[in-house]
Formats: sequence, structure tokens, C-alpha cells
Amino acid sequence: MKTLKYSRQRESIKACLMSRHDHPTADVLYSTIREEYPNISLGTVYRNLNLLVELGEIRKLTCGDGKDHFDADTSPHYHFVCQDCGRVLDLPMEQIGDLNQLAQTHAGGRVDSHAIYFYGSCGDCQKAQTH
Amino acid sequence: MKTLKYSRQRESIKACLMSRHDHPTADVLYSTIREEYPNISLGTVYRNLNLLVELGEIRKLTCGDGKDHFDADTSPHYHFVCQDCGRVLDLPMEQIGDLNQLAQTHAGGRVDSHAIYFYGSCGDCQKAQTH
DNA sequence: GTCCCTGCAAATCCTTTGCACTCCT
DNA sequence: AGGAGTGCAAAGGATTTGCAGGGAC
Repeated sequence: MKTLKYSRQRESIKACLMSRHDHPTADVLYSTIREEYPNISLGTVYRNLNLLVELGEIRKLTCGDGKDHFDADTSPHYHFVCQDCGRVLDLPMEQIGDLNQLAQTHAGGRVDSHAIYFYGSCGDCQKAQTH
Repeated sequence: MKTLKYSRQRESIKACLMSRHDHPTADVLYSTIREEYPNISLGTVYRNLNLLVELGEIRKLTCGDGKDHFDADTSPHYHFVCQDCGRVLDLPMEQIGDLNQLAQTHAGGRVDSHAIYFYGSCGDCQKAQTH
């Protein structure tokens, strides 16, 4: 079991992610944190994000755009990814039991209550297309 | 509107993908096709796969492992991704209407009937963990 | 002092792209 | 002939990693 040591960088990364309600990429967090710690490196941001994921303090999201996104909200919820604008929206559903049941029946395994993704086109992009 | 020209490479890629029931990566297809066309290049495989996706003849899957996966089955179905072994399983569900409704309510948009992903641990990996 | 953590840069992995050449039509 | 498709190799974008120095305990 590895012992953790305090690091202001890690605290800053965590605080930065917790203060936002979107799902930023490592890159975006890096730019933001750079304002407070101009010397922080991208490698450190990645290392700490992955560490925080391992500790279960944040989650890594797979949004299909080739970049990892991160979410400070670890409570059970799903995500909707707009394939047109790239936005990632929270889907706070209560049907977890049902979906788990269904997936379990067919996959014979366990479905994570926070790892279900819906892809589509969000309201704004739908509207834009009709113009 | 672009005119398509026949290419034996493209036919081979399509045939190869259609003959399998898993969801291979470009890399895996490349290796397989190389047995028949030793000179085919990885770039050609990628180009054609993307072309076939645009034509709607196959689908590109986002499985969270950093690689694109491809699926010759374009009928509406969902996918289950095992986070332990990386396997991608089909989930042939009939609840599309319900899930669409739910997602639509919260996202205000349209959810693709074939683009819903469940992440978890498959039956085999669940079993393995208890040993 | 020990060992974790950092910054930096190089390396890695997957995918795309530029270019000259080939092969459909 | 014209232009889409190919092979090759280089470029590109995101993430990881090796290493020497710095900081927590």
C-alpha cells in the first residue's frame, strides 16, 4: 500500500475540477491551473488525475472524442454526449436498477451504476439543424 | 456528391468485418487482411473504414480503450464493454423507446438508437475475481 | 535522510495526411 | 485521360514515462 504525500499541485487540480460542473479534459484543466501555477507541467496534471481516479475521488469519462474527460461528481449518474457539438451532459436517472437488470441479463455481469453513455444530438444542435 | 470507385481492398475490408461477430480494431483487421493482401497499408484500412462509416455500411464504436472498434452490424443495438478484459458484447434490447424518452427528457435532444454503452465487468471476469 | 512528487522532454500509441504512383471507369 | 484509391512514410494529437532535482515527513 502506497503512502500519499501532500502536493499543492494535486490539491489545486482537485479543487479546480470540483469547482466546475462540466467535464473538462486534462488539457483544459492544465490551462486553468497554469494561471495559478505557471510552472506546472501537463505530465503532472495527467499523473494526478489518474491517481485521483484510482483513489475513487474523481471519474474518468469516455466521450468518444479521443480525449479523456474528468468528472468530480462521483455519485451515480449517466452521461449524454452530443456528437455534433461535443458537449457532455449529466443524466441524473433513477432507472439504474432497471438498466442494470437488463444489461446483466444479456451480459451476465455487473454494470457500473455510473458508466452508461448515451450518444446523440442535443437540443441546441437539433434546433440549429432545422435552420 | 463524390463518385465511388471499386477497390478490391475496400471489398476485402468490408468482407472481413462482416465475417466476424466481434468488434475488431483497425489494427486487428489490418493483420487479418494482410494475409490475403500482404501489401495493403494501415492507412488504407483506416481510410476505407472511415469511408464505410460515412456511407453507413458499418459503425464505429467507442469502447474507452483509446482505439476505435468497428461493427458490421448496423441494426439498432447497444453495447456492453467489460472494463476488466476489454471485451465488447452486443446488447440486443427492445427498450429503445424508453431509453430514448428518458434521455430526451433530460438532454432535450435525440439519442441514437444504436449508440448507448454500458460499462462494467462481464460474467467471466466476475467469476474470476471470486477465486 | 528517505522516498514521493515535480518539471521537462522524449517516447509511445493510435490515427490522419501528403505525395507520387496505380488502377478503375 | 481523368480522378479516385493506394502504399509509404511522415506528421499529428493525446497520454505516458524516464530521469534528475525538489519537497514532504
